[in-house]
Amino acid sequence: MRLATWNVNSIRARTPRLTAWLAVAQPDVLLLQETKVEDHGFPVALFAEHGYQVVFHGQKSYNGVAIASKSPITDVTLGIADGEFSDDQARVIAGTIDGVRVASLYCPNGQAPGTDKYAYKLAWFAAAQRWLARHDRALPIVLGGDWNVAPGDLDVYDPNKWAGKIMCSQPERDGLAALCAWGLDDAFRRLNPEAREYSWWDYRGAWFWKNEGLRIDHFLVDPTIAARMTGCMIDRDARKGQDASDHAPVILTLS
DNA sequence: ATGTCACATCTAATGTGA
Repeated sequence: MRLATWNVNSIRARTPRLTAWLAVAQPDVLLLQETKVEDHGFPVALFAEHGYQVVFHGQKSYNGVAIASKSPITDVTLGIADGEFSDDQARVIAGTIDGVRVASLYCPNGQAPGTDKYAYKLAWFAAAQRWLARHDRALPIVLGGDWNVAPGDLDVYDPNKWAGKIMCSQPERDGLAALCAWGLDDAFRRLNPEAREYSWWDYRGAWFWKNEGLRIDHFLVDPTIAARMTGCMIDRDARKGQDASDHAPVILTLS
């Protein structure tokens, strides 16, 4: 089973690139973030033409997540709401595929420490922890998505410049670590302990040309899935050229 | 270099989010 996660930064703007990539990469499962389209406008045919069924959870202008799969998707759920967190933004969709619980997540960006958006990001992480705690461990689980957090300094092109900044601040890293404390591992880092690779490069300032990026897109896997991992790579080529997303896909291969 | 994209809106240049 090969799974990919990709923040496409608008599925409508990315249609030509996404179509070309799908034809070549052919993952069994594709998790999408920032689709930026309401459900009635989601391009179902694009996926059907490549042999995928697709489930999606979108809203106008911002956010939006989806899961495309060659195998059937069952037990689809939307969001991470509970009594403490209303979750009115379309950031999470989950489904079961071939006996594996799979979720596509788009964590809030958080703008900057000290802002309302930053507080929302930390509250979202707390809600995500409670949501995960409700998951039945008997069902293997993979969480893939744009977490908007670089877990460690190896995931940042200039750690000193970014110390304490958004996506690198300690409370955000603690939020991601607390989620993983349930029993999840960062697939890429587990398989590539020394690799300095990034998954996102800001459009501004030719970051990609200079390879100034952050690794913020992650697959988090439980022990059952971790035991099946044979590879995890970042498809940097998908970030090259015209009309690319600012994120590259991450691909996880399971035996 | 607050340098680029994508979306939305009183369809044209501006605000917003990233």
